[in-house]
Amino acid sequence: MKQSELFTKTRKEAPADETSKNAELLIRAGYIHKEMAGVYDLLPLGVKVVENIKEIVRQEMNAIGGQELMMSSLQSKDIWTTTQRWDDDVVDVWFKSELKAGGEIGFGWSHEEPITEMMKNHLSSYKDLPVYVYQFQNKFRNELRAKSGMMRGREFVMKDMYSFSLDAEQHEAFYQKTIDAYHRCYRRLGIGNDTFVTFATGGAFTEFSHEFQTICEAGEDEIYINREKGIALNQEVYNEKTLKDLDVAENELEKVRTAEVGNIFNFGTRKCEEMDLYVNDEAGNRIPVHLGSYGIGVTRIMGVIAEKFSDDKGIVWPEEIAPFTVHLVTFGKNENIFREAENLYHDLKNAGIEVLFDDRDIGPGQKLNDADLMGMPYRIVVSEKAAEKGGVEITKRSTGDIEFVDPARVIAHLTEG
RNA sequence: CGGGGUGUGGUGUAACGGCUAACAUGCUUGUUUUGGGUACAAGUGACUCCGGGUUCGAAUCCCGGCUCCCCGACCA
Repeated sequence: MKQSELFTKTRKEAPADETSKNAELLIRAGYIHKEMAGVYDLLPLGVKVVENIKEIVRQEMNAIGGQELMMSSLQSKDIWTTTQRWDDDVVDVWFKSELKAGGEIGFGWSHEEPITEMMKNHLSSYKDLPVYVYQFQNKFRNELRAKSGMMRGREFVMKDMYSFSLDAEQHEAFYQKTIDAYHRCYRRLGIGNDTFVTFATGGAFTEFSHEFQTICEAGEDEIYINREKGIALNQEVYNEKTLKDLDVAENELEKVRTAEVGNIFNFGTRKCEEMDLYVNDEAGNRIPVHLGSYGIGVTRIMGVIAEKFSDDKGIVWPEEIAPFTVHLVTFGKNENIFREAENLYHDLKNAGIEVLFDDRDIGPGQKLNDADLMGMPYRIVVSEKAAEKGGVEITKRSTGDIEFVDPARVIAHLTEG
């Protein structure tokens, strides 16, 4: 798109009420707007980033058999009462409201109960299993203290998947498959090397859980990792017994600060027993279904990436999630140069390359600074100076490497990687 | 929820209890400039978070509330 048509503006200074790097950068570059503590609007650029993250996750969930749906945000009190999870003493992040017609409702912070209830209408035989469903949805959590910009919010986008399996083996197989799929997601999101599966306690409602933790200074967790052995464990299970079980010594572990970017739970059959989701087996016996729950914090990942991949000039988006692959910049009064830039803009678009064309009538310094701040993977400058050096200038944002390329070869250059 | 801070044009900051709340930036207009937020000029823009109190006089002091940030707690 043309930058002159983008309504958002960049700013030199971050608002005084934001101290986290991720929110500062995302606000300055025009990706998000703060609505209130822990609640952010996604601006056009932000929507593109979130959609890119969602698309990667969507592809990987579909690849392991996930079916996408979308549950409501408003939830019924009755459903949560059956599992004792309506009470604020049990779940302390509820947002609740009252219906004018009478009765209470909740704003969804998770969907295990509603989706299990809904599945009662569709699952009745062992032949119906397994079923894997997922959604991208705004979750509401009444956090006592929102913090760190996009890292811990009160309203945020989450991918949540639920597995309904016939038995423990079937459940376990999918659970492992999901771990692999999650690894693929994080790799494509650009944080694969810094993301570790860690064994963690399951809390009061599950038997056990695994967390996906990404090394990030702004994170809230601390884990112990051994990169060579691929071992990672949460502080809460860091003890002699676990170390012995994993065959790793204390001095082989590195303590790192991390942000939780995913979490998966095994509910066993407990939830379905509580909620009365049973199917008939071959012999006609009613057996409870195994439930698993798998989350990825989509908007949190946006924050983690902005936080991790940035320098003193701005954001450095990984290629697969950048809102645009190319930031096309031109300056000077030379009309031929501008026309050449415009032609390249159309050529890139026609080649299916996402491009942001800075066609604004402002000075070069502002354009270059904006390009650095906004963080597209490639900046292409069309100018007289570049033309003298042999074409257009292509700068890779992540490395700063500069190449001068014949305008006719730009698309080939980009697609060759 | 405990503790600590904060609140002034869109944004970032300044102002002893005392002149018309100042400066920068942004935005508008004109000239200028075109490889790192160019320069000049003229404009624009604020119930100083809300409510009470003290005082001849409050952005400034006091009380209450709210907001946002940080530390801790919490995090299915």
